[in-house]
Amino acid sequence: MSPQTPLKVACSGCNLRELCMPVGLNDSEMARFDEVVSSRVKVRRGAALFSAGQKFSALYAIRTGYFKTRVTTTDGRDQVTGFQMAGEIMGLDGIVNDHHTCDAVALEDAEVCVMPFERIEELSREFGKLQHHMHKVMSREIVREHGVMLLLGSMRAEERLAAFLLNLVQRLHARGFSQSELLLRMTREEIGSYLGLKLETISRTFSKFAEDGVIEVRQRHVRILDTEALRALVH
Amino acid sequence: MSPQTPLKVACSGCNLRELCMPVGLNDSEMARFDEVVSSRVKVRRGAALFSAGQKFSALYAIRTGYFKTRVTTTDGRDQVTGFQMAGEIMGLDGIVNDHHTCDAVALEDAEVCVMPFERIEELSREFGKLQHHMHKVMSREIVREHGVMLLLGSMRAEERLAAFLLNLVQRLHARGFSQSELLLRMTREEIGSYLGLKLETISRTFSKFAEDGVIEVRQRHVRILDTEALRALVH
DNA sequence: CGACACCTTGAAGAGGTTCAAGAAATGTGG
DNA sequence: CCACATTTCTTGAACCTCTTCAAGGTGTCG
Repeated sequence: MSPQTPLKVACSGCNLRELCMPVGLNDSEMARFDEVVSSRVKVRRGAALFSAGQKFSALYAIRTGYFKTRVTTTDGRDQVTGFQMAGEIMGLDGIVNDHHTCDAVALEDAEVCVMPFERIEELSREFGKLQHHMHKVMSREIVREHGVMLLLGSMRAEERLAAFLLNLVQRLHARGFSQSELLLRMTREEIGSYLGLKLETISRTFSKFAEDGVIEVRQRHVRILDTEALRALVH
Repeated sequence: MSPQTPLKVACSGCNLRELCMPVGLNDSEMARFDEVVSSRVKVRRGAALFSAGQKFSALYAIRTGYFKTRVTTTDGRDQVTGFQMAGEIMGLDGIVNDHHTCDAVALEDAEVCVMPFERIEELSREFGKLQHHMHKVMSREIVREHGVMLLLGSMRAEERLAAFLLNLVQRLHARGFSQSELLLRMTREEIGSYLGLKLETISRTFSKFAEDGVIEVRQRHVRILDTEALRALVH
């Protein structure tokens, strides 16, 4: 973690508010929501925003940049549990034992909004919309992980990678980016870890998709040529 | 779902309260906590407490019996996402979209406490300990799923089954049962679905563990002879 | 007691891993 | 700005784990 000049900024003026905040707030509600963010912090590429074992104190909303979260076993094995992008929340793992159980590592220089959890709880007690929003955020994470379990438990390599790509473009599209073009922020190895495959398998599967004319790959630049073919692959 | 005679009972008198409720409540706090449970419902073996697509209205705490939760794809594939036992909470998946996204099926005749979610949210706003408890319950589920992802993403069959058995006995032990003896409530196929393996692999791996003198298996009755060997297998 | 669900075991096969080598990109220091 | 080191990616070949298919056994419940 590389804390920089804390900078107080309002959610109400943030262009990501549709992602972070509940919809349909009026101005006074918006103002109260602003209070949950105490500061912003910059994180350099490769640095950890938080790490397993660290004391939990806050949730983090990504303003810019991308992260991966990963869990690590005592014997050194690790598993990427997710890739997070602008507007997504990190740190929920830390609530239950007051310590984080995973690492959040920036895949590129990033900036996050710090939301002290005590303050979230305080405000949630007065402000039902924030309370329900928090519940939804956590529930969404649980449902997302169900999807990953399904992927890891029952899909084959091609299906996993197709599902992964579709999920990425869908989230990028929701943020105003192209539906067909994407720049991967993570290595083949990181994708492999997330999908329960080896980096060679990721590479080979990319090559196969390219041969089949489903995508175009140049390093980390991927263009989806045939979305329907990818969808068909998933089931 | 097979709703039976709703029966109002107090958490304060429940022998599972250490599992369901925050610890260290005084009597008046306990009394308020009681209010979250509206009724109890019996569920017959094989029946679903709730199913994917159903409107979400409540969380459920298991009083007796065992459940599995599973997600299903459009093309019929399904994945067991967890096995739940007494004192554990189900239904968190439904919060985010107001509809359930998985099924909860009783593995044997069961009884659950119904906790209407609106009431939980209301009481949470007045009662910080309940609020924090709910946050911990959700966070615990997220962390549990991280563990499953690690298992599915990076472990081999023997490691997965060893981890599964250790997790089961550990949870049973916390409920006062033996550390070494357990009665599986689920089929080999269900275990396989949970662990991302086929039922034949589960069967073979059980047989191998038995040959190696690590466990004793007679149908669904499993006795762990060498816990350390199982632990060693996991890493 | 018979039907049905569940479990075990074998043999063959497929999908993904491992090991290895080289190519392409990226970063670093002079 | 170029040479060099490092990281990342690709591809091939052999191997291994788990799956698939198949058959028979065991237990359970009406």
